[in-house]
Amino acid sequence: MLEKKYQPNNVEQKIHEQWMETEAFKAGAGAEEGAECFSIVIPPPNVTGSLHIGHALNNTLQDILVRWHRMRGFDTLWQPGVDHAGIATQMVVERQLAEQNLPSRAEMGREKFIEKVWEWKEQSGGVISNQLKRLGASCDWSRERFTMDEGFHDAVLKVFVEMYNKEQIYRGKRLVNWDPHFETAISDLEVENTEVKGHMWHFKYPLAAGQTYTYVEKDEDGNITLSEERDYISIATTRPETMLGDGAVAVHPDDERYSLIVGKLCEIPVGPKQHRRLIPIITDEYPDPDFGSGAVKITGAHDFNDYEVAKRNNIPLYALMDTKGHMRADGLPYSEAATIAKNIAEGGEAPKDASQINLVPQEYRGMDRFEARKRVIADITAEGLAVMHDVSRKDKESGEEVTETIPYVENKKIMIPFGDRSKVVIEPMLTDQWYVDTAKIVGPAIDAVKSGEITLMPEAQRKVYFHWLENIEPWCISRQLWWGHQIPVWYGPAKKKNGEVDYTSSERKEFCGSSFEEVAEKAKAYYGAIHIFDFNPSWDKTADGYTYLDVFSPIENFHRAQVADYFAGYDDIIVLERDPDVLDTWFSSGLWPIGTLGWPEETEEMEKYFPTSVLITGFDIIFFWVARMIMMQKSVVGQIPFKTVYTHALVRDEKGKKMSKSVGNVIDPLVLIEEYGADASRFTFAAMAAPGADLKLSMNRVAGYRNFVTKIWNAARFLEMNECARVADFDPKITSMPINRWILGATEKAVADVSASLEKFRFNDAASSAYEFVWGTFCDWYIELAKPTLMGDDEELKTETRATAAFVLDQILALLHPFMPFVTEELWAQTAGEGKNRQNMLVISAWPDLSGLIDENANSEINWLVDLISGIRSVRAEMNVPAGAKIPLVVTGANELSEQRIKTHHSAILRLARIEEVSLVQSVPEKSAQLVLNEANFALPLGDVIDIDAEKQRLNKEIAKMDAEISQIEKKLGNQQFLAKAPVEIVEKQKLRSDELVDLRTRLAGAVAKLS
RNA sequence: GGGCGGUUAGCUCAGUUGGUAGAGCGUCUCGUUUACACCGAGAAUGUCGGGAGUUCGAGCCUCUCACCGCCCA
Repeated sequence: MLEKKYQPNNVEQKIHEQWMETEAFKAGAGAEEGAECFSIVIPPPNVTGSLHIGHALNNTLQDILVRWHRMRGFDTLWQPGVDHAGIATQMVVERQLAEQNLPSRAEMGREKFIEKVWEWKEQSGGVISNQLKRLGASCDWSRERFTMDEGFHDAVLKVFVEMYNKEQIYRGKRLVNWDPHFETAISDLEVENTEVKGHMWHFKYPLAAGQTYTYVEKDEDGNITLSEERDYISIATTRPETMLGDGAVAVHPDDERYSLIVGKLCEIPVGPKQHRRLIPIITDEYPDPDFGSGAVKITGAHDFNDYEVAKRNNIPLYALMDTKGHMRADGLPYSEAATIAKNIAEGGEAPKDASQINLVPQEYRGMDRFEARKRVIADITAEGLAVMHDVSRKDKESGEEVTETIPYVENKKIMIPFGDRSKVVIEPMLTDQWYVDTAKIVGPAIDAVKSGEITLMPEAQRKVYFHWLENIEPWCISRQLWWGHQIPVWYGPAKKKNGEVDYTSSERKEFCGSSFEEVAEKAKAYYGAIHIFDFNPSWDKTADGYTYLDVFSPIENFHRAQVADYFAGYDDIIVLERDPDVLDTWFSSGLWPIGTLGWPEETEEMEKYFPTSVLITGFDIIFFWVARMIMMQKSVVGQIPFKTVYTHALVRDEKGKKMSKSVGNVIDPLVLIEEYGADASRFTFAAMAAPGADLKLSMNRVAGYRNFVTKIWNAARFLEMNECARVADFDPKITSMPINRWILGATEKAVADVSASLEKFRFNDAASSAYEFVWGTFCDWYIELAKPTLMGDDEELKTETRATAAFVLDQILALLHPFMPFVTEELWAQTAGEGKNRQNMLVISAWPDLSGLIDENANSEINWLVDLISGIRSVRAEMNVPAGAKIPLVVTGANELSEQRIKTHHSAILRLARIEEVSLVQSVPEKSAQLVLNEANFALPLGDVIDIDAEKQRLNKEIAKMDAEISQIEKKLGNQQFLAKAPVEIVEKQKLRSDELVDLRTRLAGAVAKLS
C-alpha cells in the first residue's frame, strides 16, 4: 500500500543508489540493438564550484533530453566532468594555505603548490558532481573527466603543438585585462563591468613653446558663444595617473575648435618641469566632439580604445605599471627616458618596443596607481594647470554669498572593470601573451552554422554568434598562474647571423613540443649542441653538485651571458627554459567534446558519440565557449563538436533581479530540492524554460509543481485502492467503454504532444502538455468518470476500466519520467507487484509507443459529457443551489444520440453533477434553470427555490455574450471583401459558427421567455 | 553610441505559416462526495505599451514613438 503522502527526501537517495547499482546511466544502457546514438557533453562546472540555480536549470534540461532518448532506445551517453578553473582553484588553495598558516604559494614553490592543489582536488573537488546527482542528473558517472586528467592534459598539449605548428598560435604583445591582485591576464568573462561613482578631471595641456590660438565655440546655428585666446588644450580624464603615459592628444577631424592646432605639440602638465614631455595633437574619428572638451588624451598602453587609436596613428605605447598595479620603478631614470620620448614625439624613430621605456617620473615610481592618481591631481592643481570654475555658496558664518574659483571636477558615474574573483580594478596592460590567431580558424566555424550543419537555438543566437565571430579578436590563452596546463614552449638563446649562439640578444628562440624530450631533439638540431638542459627553477643541485639557485632569476635574463658564464668550461650545452605560464581554462574546455571522449586515441566512444548530438548551455557563453569549441574542434579534428546548440537564459529571482550574493536573493537549488523535492524543482525549470526568455523563479511556482507530484502520487494511490492492476496482455485497442477509449486516445495524444515539443526543445510546452493531461484530464475527469464503474457491480466493465487505468498510469509514469525521475521511478517500483512484472527500472524502460487509439466518437461523446456536467455545475453554482443538494435533471429535445449518451453515462451524471434523477420529457417544466447543449435542452426544476430574476439575468448575460460574437461574425460575413478574399474554409467555418450561435441564442431566448 | 530582446489578466508568463485571446499563482463564492485541503466545484478579470500602415481580417507582419532589460563600446 502506498504511503498516504509522498516524501521526496525519503525516496530520492534510495532511488539514486538503485540507478547506480543497476548501471542505468552507463553509456548505452537500455539501448536497442544497433540503435542510433545520442550524446551530450556536460558544460563542465568549475571544480571549485557548487551547484547554483543556473546549473540546476542547465542540467535539468540536459537530463530531460538524455532520459527521454534513453527511454526511446537510443544508445545514449551523457558525459560528465569538471574543469580545473585555473584562477579560482589557485585562489581557493592559497586561501586555505593562509588559513592553515602553511607556507605561501611563493614560499613553497611551483611543484609543491601544485601538489597541494591536487590534494585539495581529491578532497573537495567532487562536491558539484554529488550535487548534480541529487538533482537526478543521469550522467555516466563512471566516465567522469577532469580537464587536468592525464589523458586530457596530453590532448590539450597536443592541440597546442599542432596549432602552433600551423601558425594558429603565436606569442605577441597586446593589451589584455590584467588582474593586479592575481598578477595574471584574465578573460573578458572574468571581468565585471560595474558602474560606480567616479570623477572627471579637467586639465590644461599647454601648447609647446607658449604658442596660442583662438578658441571659438559656436551654438547650433553657428553663432559664436565663446571666443578666447588660449595657450592650452583642455583635456578631461577619469584616470589622471595614466597621463604619464600619454602618447598624443586626439581630436575629431571635423572639430573646428582645434583645427588650428592639429599637428602641433602640447605638453603633459605633470612631471619635472625641465623634462616636460611633448606629445602631438592628432586627429582621429574616435573622440566625440560633444563629449567633454572634445579632446582626448591617448594612453595606448592603458586603455582599450586608446590602444586602437594609437595603433592607427602610430603613437608609441608607454607602459606605466608593474604587475601589481604599481607605478614602474625599473629602467632608465626618468630624465633619460623622457629625452627618448621627446625625440620620438618630435619625429625621431621609435624603438621597436616603446613599452620598455619607463616614463614614470622619479617621484611617482613605486607608488600604488591610486596613490599616484591623487599625487598627479595635486601636482597639476598646484601648478595651476587644472581647469577652474566658479562656484557660489553661502558662507556659514557670515551667511553671505561667496564665490570661489575651484578646480573643475565632474562627479559622474563611470564604468569600472573589476576582477570577478579578486574584486580589484582591472588594468588594461600591455604584456607578452600567447594568442590563438582566431582569424585563421574562424571561417569553418562561421560556415558550420551558416550551412545549417550546426543549428543554434533559439534562432536569435545566430546573430549574436555571427556578429562576434565576424569581428573576432585574437584570443589570449596564457595566464600567469601555476595551476593549469603549462604552455609547452621552451625558450633558448637565438643565433647570430653567422650561426653562433647569441647570449646577449633579447631575441629568444622558441621550441614547441608536447614534452621536453621532443623539444630537446629540436633544440639539438638547431644548436648542434649535445646537451640540452631543461631549466627548472626549483633545482637546487645538479647531478654534478652545482647550486643553481638564484642564478637565472627573471626569465628575461636567463639566457644571457650569466648562463654562458655558468657553464663555462662545458662545451655544447644549451639550457632551455619552459614558459612558466599556463593556458586559459577555456582553452582546455574548448576541447571538452573530443577530450572527454578520449581523443587523440581512436576510442570507441569517439567513433560512436562524436560529433555529439546536442549542447545545452547558458546563452551568456555562446562565444566564450560555444564558438571556441566549434572553432577548435573544426581546426583539430575537422568536425563539428555538436549538431544542435540549445541556449537557455538566466534564472532570476521572483522580481526579475539577477541573483547575487551581495543582494541576498540567491536561491540555492539544494534548499529547493530539500524543501520541495528534486522532481518539483526540475519540473519548475522545465515549465519555465521558454526559449529565449529569462526565468523568474518564484517559490509559489515550485510549490505548485510539488503539489503536482503529490497529485500523481494520490492518483496512483487511488488506483491501487481500487485494484487497478496492470494486465499482462492488455490490448488498449480493444476496449469498449467510451471513457476508456477516450482516455487511451488522450494518452496517445499527450505522448505525441510531449514528444513533439521535446523534439523542438520546447521544454515548457512539453511540461505543460504533460501537466494538463495528467491533472486536467486523467485526474480531474477520467478518474472521476471511472468511479461509478469502479464502485459499480458490472464486473466486466470494472475489469476493463481497472486494466485501462493501470495501463494509462504506466504511460503517465513513463511520460513524466524525464521531468520527474524520482517519483515516477518510485511509483513504478511500488506498482510492480500488481499484474505483470516489471522487466526493468523505469529509467531504461520504453517511452510510450501508442498509435491508433484516438477514437473521434469516444472523444465527442466524452466532450459532450464533460460539457454537460460542467454546464450543470455552473448553473448550480450561479443559482446558489446548495452543493450538497441533489436535484432532478429534465431533458427536452434530445435526439437519439443524446438519449443514448445520457443512458450510458447516467451514473456519472448523477454523481458528478449531483443529480437525483434524469428524465426525458416533452416540455420544459416551470421554474427551471436551463442550459442548452447541442440540440437538447437541460432543465433543472428548482421549484420555488429558484430566483427567477437571477436566472433571467444569468441567461441574458449569456445571450449578450452570444450577440456580441454573432454581430462580429455577421459583420465579417456581410463584408464582400471577406467573402471574396478569405479562404473558403475560413468563410465556411464562420458560417457554421454563426448558425450554431444563432440556434443557441434562440433557444436561450426561449428559456428566458419560459420564465416570465 | 552600436546591436539584440521585451512590453498580453492583480503577479509570473505561454500564445510556432495572420482567422473565436490562454495557463499557473493570487482573488472571490461554495464544498469533507471511495485518492488527494499540497484537494474539489464555480466565478470575476484583458482597448494584447501608444500611434500609424499593410490586409477581407493584426497580439502575431511593416514603420514609428515611449518605457524596460541584456550584450558590446
